[in-house]
Parts: sequence; C-alpha cells; structure tokens
Amino acid sequence: MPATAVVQDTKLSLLDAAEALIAEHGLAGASMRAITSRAGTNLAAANYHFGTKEELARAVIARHFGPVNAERLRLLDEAEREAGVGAPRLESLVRAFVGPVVRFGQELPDRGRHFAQICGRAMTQPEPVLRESLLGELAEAIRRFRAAFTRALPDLPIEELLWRIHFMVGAMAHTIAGTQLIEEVHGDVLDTRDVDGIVERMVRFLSAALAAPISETPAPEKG
Amino acid sequence: MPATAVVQDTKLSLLDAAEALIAEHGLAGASMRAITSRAGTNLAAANYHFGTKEELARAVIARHFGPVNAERLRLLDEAEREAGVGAPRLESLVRAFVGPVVRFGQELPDRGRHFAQICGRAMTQPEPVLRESLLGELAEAIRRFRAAFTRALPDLPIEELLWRIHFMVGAMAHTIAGTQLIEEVHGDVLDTRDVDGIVERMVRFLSAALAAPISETPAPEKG
DNA sequence: GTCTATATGGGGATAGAC
DNA sequence: GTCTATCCCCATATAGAC
Repeated sequence: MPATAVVQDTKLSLLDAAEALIAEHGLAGASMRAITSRAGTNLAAANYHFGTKEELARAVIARHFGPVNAERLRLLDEAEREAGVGAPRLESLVRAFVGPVVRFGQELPDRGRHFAQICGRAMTQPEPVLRESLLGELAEAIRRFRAAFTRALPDLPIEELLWRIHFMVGAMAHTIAGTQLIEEVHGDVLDTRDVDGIVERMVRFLSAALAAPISETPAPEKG
Repeated sequence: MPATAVVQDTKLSLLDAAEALIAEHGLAGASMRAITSRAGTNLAAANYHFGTKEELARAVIARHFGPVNAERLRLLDEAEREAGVGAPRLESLVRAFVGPVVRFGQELPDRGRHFAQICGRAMTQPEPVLRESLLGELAEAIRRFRAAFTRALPDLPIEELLWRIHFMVGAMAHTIAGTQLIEEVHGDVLDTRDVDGIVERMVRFLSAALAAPISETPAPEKG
C-alpha cells in the first residue's frame, strides 16, 4: 500500500470520526476508543498522529473554521468596499457575520452539521479546550466586525453595541447548535434545510434588533 | 444529631455541589466523587438519596426551574390581563419571557449563576438528560408564549414567528450561559452584574427584532 | 441515614513488535 | 505508520457494618 496516501486517509478518518462523535456526545463523551473504532483504526494511531485527545479536538475546530472565517472577512471586505467612504449597510454586515457560519453548518449533509454543532456549543462549553481554540481562531474577526458595526451604528454607546453583538452571537450559536432541537420541537413546521431562507430571516431579525432605538422603552415599574 | 434535619442538609448539600460542578465542568465532567466530596459526604449517600447520577441531574434542573418558570407565566398572565381584549404589548411579553430567567441567573451570587449556566447550555447539550428534563419543565410555557406572541404579531407567518422565537431563545440562552465569556472578552467594558440593565437591553433588542418588517430585505444576488 | 470498602467497567496513554 | 497488549487511573454503583 502507498504509505504516503494512507497517512492522509488515517488522519482524515480520525478527524471525521472525532467531529461526528464530539458533535453527538460532547468532548467528554467521545472516547478515543469510540473515535478510533469509528475511524477504522486504533488508539495508538490516533496518538501517533495527534499526540493527545486535546490536540485532536483542536484540530477538529481548526480544520473548517479557518475557511469559514476567511469567507466572513471576505464578505466584510466586500461590503466595506461597496460602501466606499460611508458606512456599509447594516444588513450586509449581519449577512457577512452570520451567513458563512450558518451556510456551512446547514448545507453540507454531515461534515458541516457536526462541525456547526460543535462550534455553536464551543463558546459556552465547560471544557476550556474547544472554547479557547475557537476564540483563538476568532480574534481578528472580532476586532474587524466590532469596528465595522461601530461605524454602521455610530449613535450606539459602546456598551449597548457590545451587548447587542453578544445577543446576536447567541442567536447564531443557538441556531447552528440547535438544528436537532428545532426538528424535535418544530419539525412539522420549520424546514432546517432551507439555508438561504434561514440566513435571510436572521438578517432581518438581527438588523432590526441592532438598529433598535436606544431608550424607547422606559424601565418598568417593577421587575 | 437530629436525623430528620440532617436529611435535608445532606440532600441540599448534594444539590448545591452538583449544581456548581455541573456548571463548571459539564455533566460528564462532574464526577460523583467530586460532587459528594464537595458536599462533605460520600458516594453512598448520594446514591441513597438520588439513586443515580442522572436522577441527581434531573433534580438539579427541577429545583429552581419550576419557580422561575412560574414567574414567567405569572408575568405573562399579568400582561394579558392588563391588555384586556387587545393583544399585550410586545415589550411586556419579551420581558416576561426573558426577565425571570436572566434575573435569577445574574442576581444571586452563586446558586443562580451556576443554575443559569446549566440551563443556558442544556437545550443544545449532547447528553439528553438535561435537555429532556428542561424541555419537560418548559412544555406549558412554550405553548402559552407561542400563543401570546401569535396574537401580538398577527401579521407574521407562523414559520417566521417560530424562527424568531428560536433566535430569541438563542440570545437568552447564550446570555445566561456565557457570563464567564463576556467577562473574559469584554470584562473591561461590560458589567454583568447590572441585571436590570441587561434585561432592558434584551427587551429593546428582541422587541425590535420580533417586530421587524417581513420582506423589507430582498434576497441578495449571491451568497 | 451515613459510612468504609469493594466490585466492575471504561478511560487516556504507551511499549514494543511488525 | 500501524498494530496488539498492557499500564494505571478514575468512573458509577453497591454490599454490608454501624
């Protein structure tokens, strides 16, 4: 057998298997034994290629997130270029922010869906491995988008903007992590495969939310 | 020692310890050994009171969620009563929906925060125990709020409404589960202890989002 | 009701042959 | 690069004394 080709096969099989099982059972619940078994190999091979379980988990995050994030930044560039000296349209920014993530998560049958589940959970995950790995990949995008939203919404105080971005991230994360949940609860009404529809619904929802007037609602008398 | 009093102490200590450790390390990462040790007792006692680890987890969810959910339904009743024959104000519905959850999560120093983290993660959690337990407690509230939002937003097609509720749940879940994340990323700017402020920010954000015009944004040329 | 001690199984990681 | 066999630790759950 050509060893140089088999290397990639084994490594990729391990990544695929880890992705699927971490999505299905969580990091702690995905044992190396189950992963290697699903990949058609054994414990020692995984250790040979990745060293530890943590390194394998990091590789699972890194594999697809780089490209997806690059696409987000490309759309952000495009929106800023089209806007010229003025601020880009809010809808374009939101679409650049959520579009590639949701799209990648829903439109590929297995890969994307498993990966999206993992990413959607990663930020609020108890195990630090996935969270830190994801935040590391996100650092530049956070900076870039935060600046772009600041210019698009110049009247918002910075705390208000950051909270709103936080809420937006929540809507996005829950959507990509909770595909299964939607199908369980609303499967008779909602179609989780209509990727473009979902993205445009999110764009409408989040654009209106981000642009909400600041102090329209007075504080209630009592909580 | 009065055995009848000690019973409650041991049981409560176990619930407190389980809550804290599940919040911190996830269900799979919180071992019964660690829980019983933190509670100042031992494995056999936990098994005596709860039978299995899963039962203990269910009890952790059930303990606070009943009251919090009752408060949400009480606020919903109040909003509907005040509105009389007409539909309640959207802001009141959103405040009833997210207020008690966020409030309970942030305003108690330990208990609430741990519990909120668990609930915020539970719906997209890989382990079915927590998800099913939470969804069980939620069944009536889902029905009631869905009907209320339908009346408050009569022009929205049902799919659009359900997706928007899904996005809203995401913003709420991410907020209560991600307190630690906010402090890590934006701790210099945002104050996670300003409970009333957070709730009112969410109410503004989500009310505008839920009421967004339906087809204002035409589909983009290319994704 | 609470404890110590233990049964039984699964976990990650590795040694060493091929 | 890949395998089998194994080390060692920790998990849940239980038995049985008090």
